Amino acid sequence: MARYAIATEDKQARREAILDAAKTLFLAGDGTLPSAGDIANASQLAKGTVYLYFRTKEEIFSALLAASLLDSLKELESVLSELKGRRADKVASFIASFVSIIESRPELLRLDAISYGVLEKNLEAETMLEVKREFIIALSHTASMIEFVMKIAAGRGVLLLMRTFAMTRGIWQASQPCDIDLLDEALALPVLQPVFHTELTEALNEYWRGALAS
Amino acid sequence: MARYAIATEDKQARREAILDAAKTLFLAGDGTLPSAGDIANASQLAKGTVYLYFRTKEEIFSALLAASLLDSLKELESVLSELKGRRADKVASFIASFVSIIESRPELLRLDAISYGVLEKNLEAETMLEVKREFIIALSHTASMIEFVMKIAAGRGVLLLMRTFAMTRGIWQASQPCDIDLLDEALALPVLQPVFHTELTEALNEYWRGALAS
Amino acid sequence: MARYAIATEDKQARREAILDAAKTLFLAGDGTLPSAGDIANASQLAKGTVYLYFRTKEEIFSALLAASLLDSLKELESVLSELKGRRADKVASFIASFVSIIESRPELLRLDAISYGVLEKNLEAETMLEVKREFIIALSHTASMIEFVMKIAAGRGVLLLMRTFAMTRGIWQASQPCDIDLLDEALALPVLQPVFHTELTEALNEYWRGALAS
Amino acid sequence: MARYAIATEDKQARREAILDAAKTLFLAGDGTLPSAGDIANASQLAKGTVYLYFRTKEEIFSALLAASLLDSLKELESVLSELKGRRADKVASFIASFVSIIESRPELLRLDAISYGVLEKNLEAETMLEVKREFIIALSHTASMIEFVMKIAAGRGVLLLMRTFAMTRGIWQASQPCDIDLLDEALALPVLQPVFHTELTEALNEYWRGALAS
DNA sequence: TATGAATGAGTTTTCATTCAT
DNA sequence: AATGAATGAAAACTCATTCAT
Repeated sequence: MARYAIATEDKQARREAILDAAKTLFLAGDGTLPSAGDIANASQLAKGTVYLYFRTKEEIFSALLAASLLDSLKELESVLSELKGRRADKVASFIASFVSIIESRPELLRLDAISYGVLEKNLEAETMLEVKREFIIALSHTASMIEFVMKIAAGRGVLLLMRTFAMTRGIWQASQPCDIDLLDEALALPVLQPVFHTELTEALNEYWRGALAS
Repeated sequence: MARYAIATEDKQARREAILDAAKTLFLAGDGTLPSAGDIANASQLAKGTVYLYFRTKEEIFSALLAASLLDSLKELESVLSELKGRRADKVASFIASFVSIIESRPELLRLDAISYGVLEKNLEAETMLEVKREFIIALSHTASMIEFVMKIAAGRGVLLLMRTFAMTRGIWQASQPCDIDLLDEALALPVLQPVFHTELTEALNEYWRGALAS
Repeated sequence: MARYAIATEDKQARREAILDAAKTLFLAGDGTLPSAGDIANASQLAKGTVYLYFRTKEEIFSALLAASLLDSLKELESVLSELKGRRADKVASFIASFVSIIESRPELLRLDAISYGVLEKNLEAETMLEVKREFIIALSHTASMIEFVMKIAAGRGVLLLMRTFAMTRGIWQASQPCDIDLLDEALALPVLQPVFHTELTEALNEYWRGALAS
Repeated sequence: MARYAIATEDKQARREAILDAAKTLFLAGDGTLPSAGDIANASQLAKGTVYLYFRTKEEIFSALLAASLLDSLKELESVLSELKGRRADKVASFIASFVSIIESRPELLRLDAISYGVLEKNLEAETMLEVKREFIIALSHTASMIEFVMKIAAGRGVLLLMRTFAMTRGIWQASQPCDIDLLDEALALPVLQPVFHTELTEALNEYWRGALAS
């Protein structure tokens, strides 16, 4: 890694190395963004080098979040393209896959949860815009597929998808365990510490049922 | 306000003064918790005095969040007790009121959005537990009313309420405008910067319709 | 303790209570002076009350140190008055008693060790002088007894006593264990972590032998 | 000094600069450790830079103390190697030199006096151990020379040296003038404010005479 | 390009002491 | 005399970012 990265592909590889290190560190950590120094160490690069590839620390994680989001959408599309059967079955299938996809990317919701208030600060306006733009395009594309596959009116797909993400975000935050296990009997109500997988699946099924009811 | 807060009521008043200052500062700010020093200044108190009433800065905002939440629930109950007509009407009415209540407390969702990752750290375990416990009790109470008023099976109320909050959280975050107004035509798609009020109302209606469909 | 102390003896008792609390706290602690608040709590008094009896926190510990010192001297005199036999025996006996006396007052050397650099600051000039004056008088008295009992030239007693204290101070500090027990084989040399009692006894015996050699 | 200290020697120089500044400030001060900010200013460096060279403020002074101590021992050895004549003369000479050496390093005893209670706290266990280990080795070496030069039984040298230091420490503390010059006639007794040089010389002579008396 | 040395702003909390009651 | 509410100074250390090499 200490050699000069001159070819475009080498540069790309170095970027990836930084992103990987950042992701690993973030997931291993306590929800706080790891320090730039730690990321540099973990990437086997000098601190200054990191700043050759990203303008700010937040940009790293913003990129990570964007990548996760786009990957999820891509995977979702691949799922969508395989759906068969009646609409109700497709929807159930879709939701099940959606939940799996989300769960297979733990960094996604953890980053999303702090994106307001942490990531959004210290982020160049341009960068954020760029990310949003990319996301919109990808989202629209997936939404179109949903409309097509589920036979939904044009324009509804994007709403359904956004609200699906919204519910996901909200339920994820509610599912986070306290650091402490002093949960006494009152807290034993599983309601307040729901199991993410189950809870999200149910909630999304309810939501889609309502959204598709004419 | 008495120069020296000796009577219990004076102490309470001073506590409120701090909370008020904190809320004002937070709402005026950029989503970051205002510094303890600023809160002290705004409350016309010395820095040390603030720490006589709250053990840490986070405790202040935790208290603020809890109060907002509990007040919302109380207001919600008052709404519930007035609902008349067929269930569908009651639901629509309830949702409309819910959205209004939420919007009338701007600090609620802003604090909630950073509660994971900022408030939860630096908060005594006990304090957090106490807050959660109170919240659970209040939530259960409101949930019971919902079950009663909407004629919903026992145990479903709390789920509906939790998911309602989840959707709210998620949509709020999606509705936050970027700091910048560089929104170009691509972002003009209102989808990604939805108007909170409208978007939430629709989403909740869809959700409740699905949830109540047998 | 909450009642008013009007009689002089009551005041004295309250003073003692504070001193006791301070001593207990100091000995239980980590070598730092306990906070004024803790002392007040431990004495069952309000913080303000403590300051009715002592002008500064340091004054409390200064008084404690002075009392310990004076008591030690008094006890030493009582030992001196009992000494019998040849001078060499008297000296050995005296040293043995001295070491015991010192060891029976753990606060003495602990306070003495921080007296330079902690106690001396934040102490009214007058107070410090007063303490020193008292100490000089007591020391001179004891020194006279030493001269008389040991048949030492006038004026030598005070020097011997001062140097005895000096050696004691120095050896005590050398005998303090590190907080850590990571002492590896190199540190196993007991020389550097001598056992206070033994080491002091030996050192003082050597010193006195030399001092008394004509 | 190079703007950027990249060469090892430049780094060493910067370290020295910090130590020098710290020493100067400490000696000019009131016995308290100067603040990290002040040290940085005096070294013409930024606060953060100081922390690139030392992990904590205490580490700076610990290094200073260690250096002083080791230098003293080295100088002492050089003195020892020159001693000539009968043992009694060697001892007297040695003591005289010892006192001079100690006096030529005013920071040594001042730091030593606060080492218990200030330096020992806030100091990494490892660091402290390392310092102690180095000191032990140097001390043992000097002790061997003493044994050789003075023809003392093996193992006695280290004891004599330790006790010499102990006496030095103790007498130094007793020799410290009050901040105030309100010394009235009672305190005029030079006993309690002895002149360090004279007092230490006498005391050490007495001690060594006793220690070497068979 | 890569490095890593240098920078310095930024903030919570403690606690001795005072003084209104 | 007693209380305890109020004060506000004081300081170590981190870490994102820059820039000399």
